[in-house]
Amino acid sequence: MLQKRIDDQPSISPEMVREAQGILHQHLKKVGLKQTAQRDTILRTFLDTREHLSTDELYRLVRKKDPKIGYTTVYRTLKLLAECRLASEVAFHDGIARYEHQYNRRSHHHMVCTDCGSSVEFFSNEVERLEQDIGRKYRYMTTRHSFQIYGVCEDCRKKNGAARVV
Amino acid sequence: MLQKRIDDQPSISPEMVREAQGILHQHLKKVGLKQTAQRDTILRTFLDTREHLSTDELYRLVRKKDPKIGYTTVYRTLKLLAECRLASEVAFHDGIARYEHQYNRRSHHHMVCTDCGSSVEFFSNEVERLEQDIGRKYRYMTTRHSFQIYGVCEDCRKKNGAARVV
DNA sequence: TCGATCTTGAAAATGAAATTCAAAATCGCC
DNA sequence: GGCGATTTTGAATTTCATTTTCAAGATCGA
Repeated sequence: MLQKRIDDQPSISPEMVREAQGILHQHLKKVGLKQTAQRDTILRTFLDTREHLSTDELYRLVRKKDPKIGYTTVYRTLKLLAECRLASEVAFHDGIARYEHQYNRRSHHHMVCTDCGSSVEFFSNEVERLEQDIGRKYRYMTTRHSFQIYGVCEDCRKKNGAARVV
Repeated sequence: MLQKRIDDQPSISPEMVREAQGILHQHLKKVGLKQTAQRDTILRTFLDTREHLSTDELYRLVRKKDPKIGYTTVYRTLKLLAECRLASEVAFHDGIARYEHQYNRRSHHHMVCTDCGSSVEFFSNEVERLEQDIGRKYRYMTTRHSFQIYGVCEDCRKKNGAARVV
């Protein structure tokens, strides 16, 4: 299930969007912040993707819905969403922070093509178990982990052929 | 085996340093670059650690041995070392690139305390096997992976007690 | 030794992330 | 509904690690 182009289909149902909005609103109230139209627009735009979005990419999408929303607001809202666990950062190690929505999704990991940047998601219970085991062993209270595999995907191998010498 | 303070003891033997230097020199020749005193000093300084060093941290250590060596040279040499696999980047996701020397060490992973930044190394064959399995399944030619666990270490939990609300 | 090529390192450039601040919006309260 | 304290917004600026530039110096094969 490659991540290449799936922008078109909305990823989650209207009820889920409403529920996510509820989670955000509850979080805002809890930490004494205010509900705004911008924050809702950004959340909805974010939920409506299945990509691993950088702040800039999300900003471009948000701008289509409301051109008056600025980059800074997207940046800050993304942090808010991460705070209430609606978004989580994914590390692709390309120097850019990326987020994906974590709403009703099984924990998963990524394999990233170092040539074209496309990625595959995969699942592994072993990794979850390992977090528990290692944490217990060294007496850490673990909160999360990060696991990525890097390589070159089949398409890129075909395209490049012998052009990989440099 | 905490990483907190082990700066003093040199981590590898003189023969190993020589061998590592051989690897670097061979790599330099292979890619048509030149052997320099700076590069050797930086390699030796780097090998003489067991920490996960940022470029800046290594620069400070190198400066003690030869104050004329500049940051840029350390930065570039670290990339060279990574090229010939004497160094490898470790991702602690704190916005700083860190390297550790990979000379004669088993592949390992890190568990990082998000409070104090200390880390524990651990080993897992499962993770290695997983890279193979997932790569085969999705037809990626895998080159490497990155696995970190985040949490709070015992010391920090004790220190902070109830001060973890904010 | 010569000279083509590479290296060095201070300085500048880059670029993502974070902060600033004045104008605008929110929301508890009456 | 409207007041007002507090928060938000977003353009602009700042920050900071990283990367590039470039002229002077070093390396190494012939």
